[in-house]
Amino acid sequence: MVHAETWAELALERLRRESGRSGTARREVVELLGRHDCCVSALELHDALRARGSRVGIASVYRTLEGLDRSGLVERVDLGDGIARFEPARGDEHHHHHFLCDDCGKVEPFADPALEAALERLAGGSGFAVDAHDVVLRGACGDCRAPVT
Amino acid sequence: MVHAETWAELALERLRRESGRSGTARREVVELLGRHDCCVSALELHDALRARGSRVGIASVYRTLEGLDRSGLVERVDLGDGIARFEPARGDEHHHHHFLCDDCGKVEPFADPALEAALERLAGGSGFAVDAHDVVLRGACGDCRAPVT
DNA sequence: CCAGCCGATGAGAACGGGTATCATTATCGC
DNA sequence: GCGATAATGATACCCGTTCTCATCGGCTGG
Repeated sequence: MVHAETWAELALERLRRESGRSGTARREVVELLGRHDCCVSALELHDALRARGSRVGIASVYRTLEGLDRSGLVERVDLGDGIARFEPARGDEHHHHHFLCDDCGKVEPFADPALEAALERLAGGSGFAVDAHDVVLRGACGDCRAPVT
Repeated sequence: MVHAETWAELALERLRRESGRSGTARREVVELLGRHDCCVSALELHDALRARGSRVGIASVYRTLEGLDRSGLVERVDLGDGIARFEPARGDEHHHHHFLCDDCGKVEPFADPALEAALERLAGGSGFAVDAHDVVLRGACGDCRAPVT
């Protein structure tokens, strides 16, 4: 990239270009989300912002996330618990999937070239135009699998 | 298997053993679900049963599905649209994942040994005790990818 | 076969994440 | 600054799922 811009700066500029306006809520949400590597829920973002004194409404959080999603700036992650999570889309080199601990709810990212290759081949050989894929592994994490002595 | 029992018969017997009772609603739900190869939602099951004159309540549908899930008799499938779907767990030879068309909502099952192998290896090499995995491919199906001339 | 116990059931209320509405606020071009 | 208009925040609403509770009905001891 020519400019050493952060994801947050890129995202804000992109959103701004689409409507011609900017706003405080949007900026706060994007900047906070930009500090995350892995998925966060809308409520977590909202709570964190309110906790630091922001007055953003939950609606603005969702609106911002929707806009980012429309522009492909975030990945929408569904871990199967009915809560939508989001993470900055930083490109292939950061592409990853998630492990979810059924016991403590911990989320752990992982990446695997062989898995991606298999998915790639699958997408190519199918009759579909695949443009996204989700993989979620579920089980017990290191802490939770330990014998409860 | 020694007895040529259907999945529905096995499931009903298992549920019965756990509580010592049986009931009409449960039987209707299990028998209908047993006729499906791929995922169905609770509402779809409920609607189908009511349409044929059954008086089952939606709560019984959910209760039955929860019991089946606890016993590992169904797979819970999450396609990311906020609706929980279920399909009979018939063992490894029927194991599959899903393609979801973003346009028309069509769901298509698929199976791929290489994908399973990659997931298997991943699960083994991680610090987690993985006991389930979900894979969802999203995009446009054959019908929807056609050029809109 | 009958009575009674207790799990199963169904109706509807409650819950919760996500969306829609709307009056107000704040940004941008002038 | 001024006006047009997008952005914002509070809140009502939607809908899938869960909870509650009075009732029903299958099972067991007699």
